[in-house]
Amino acid sequence: MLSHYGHQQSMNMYPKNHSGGSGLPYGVSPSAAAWYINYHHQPPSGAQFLGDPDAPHQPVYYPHHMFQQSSPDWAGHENYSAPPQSSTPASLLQGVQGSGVTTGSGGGPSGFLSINQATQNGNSNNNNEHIHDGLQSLPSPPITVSGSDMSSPGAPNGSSSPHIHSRPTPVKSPYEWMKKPSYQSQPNPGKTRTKDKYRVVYTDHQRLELEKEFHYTRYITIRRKSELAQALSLSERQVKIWFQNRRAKDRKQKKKIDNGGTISVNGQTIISTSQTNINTSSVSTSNLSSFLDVKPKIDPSIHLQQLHQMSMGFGYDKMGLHAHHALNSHHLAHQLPPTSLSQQPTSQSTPSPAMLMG
DNA sequence: TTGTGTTTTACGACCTCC
DNA sequence: GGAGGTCGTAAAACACAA
Repeated sequence: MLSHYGHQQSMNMYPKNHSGGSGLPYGVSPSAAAWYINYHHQPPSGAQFLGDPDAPHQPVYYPHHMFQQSSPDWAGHENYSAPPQSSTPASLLQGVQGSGVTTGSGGGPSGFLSINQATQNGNSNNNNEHIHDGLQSLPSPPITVSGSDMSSPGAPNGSSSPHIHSRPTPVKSPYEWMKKPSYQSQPNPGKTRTKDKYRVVYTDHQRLELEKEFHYTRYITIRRKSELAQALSLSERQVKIWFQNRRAKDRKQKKKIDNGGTISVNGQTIISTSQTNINTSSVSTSNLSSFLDVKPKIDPSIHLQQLHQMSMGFGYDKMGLHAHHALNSHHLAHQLPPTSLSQQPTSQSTPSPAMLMG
């Protein structure tokens, strides 16, 4: 049987009702833009709005490069002692905090490294050492599923050094999920739907990067999918399905909100359908759900800037996850007037082929 | 510790589009 | 026909109250 995993995607895409006159390119996350403005108090410069050269009609907003560096206060809980060699964010970020890491090798696009570069350079930087922990042990070969005809490359496998980790001391923190050792660090990760393991649990790093990508755009381009898949050692299919599931989650949460649910942050109700000033139909649930999860894995108060810092904690953005966009992108500041920020794509919108062309 | 509810991967069915 | 879309669902992983 044909394995879905890892096979090349065709460039054949189809349009549906994409952003439809919102004025805001679909690929542009309004929330990201809004947060950007919150942080920078001015419209984004062209350098921060990057389009995909192969998708001229789908400017893509890539905020990964737009964040300022600051010391992440979410990292390194005192009560958490990550095991050595752990690839958990906390441990990574402890290193980051300690070393006062700076934005990727100089900050600009030139600072981006390809994965190969990043892994081959043997950079003594703490972060890169962590990168090696997380990524150099892969890509794992497709895992043939016993009793099934499917296979999956799965996530980075930890087979080279099975991490036996002690659970961190429970600390009530919105970032708990970032600190928990993931399944990936367990002896036998990477299998899907086997008798042994039904599914894998993505590493914190993988989830973080996927989440970040999702906050750029709910619909990933083919190219970005490929890049992400490679960078995260997932199959393109896994990335695709992750996005599908993520959108489903989004819709589900939007439904919740529309049904009169409320979203609270730090005990304060910030979104409620009873509030007339919140138009849930215009609030992209992608903006809300990821950061305002009912049961957030990422603290709702976290902004993209902090997400970025997290990833910097992983030393990941240095590795060229978004280098392509940094190097080959259009400026789209002119396409994103500040006034358009209030205009949101509908959560049901689906991308046009041009949008998804990678 | 255990029971229960929720979240996360992953899939199949079915759809539209090219 | 093959791509990715949604929708519904299975089951593992996880969270948490009792």
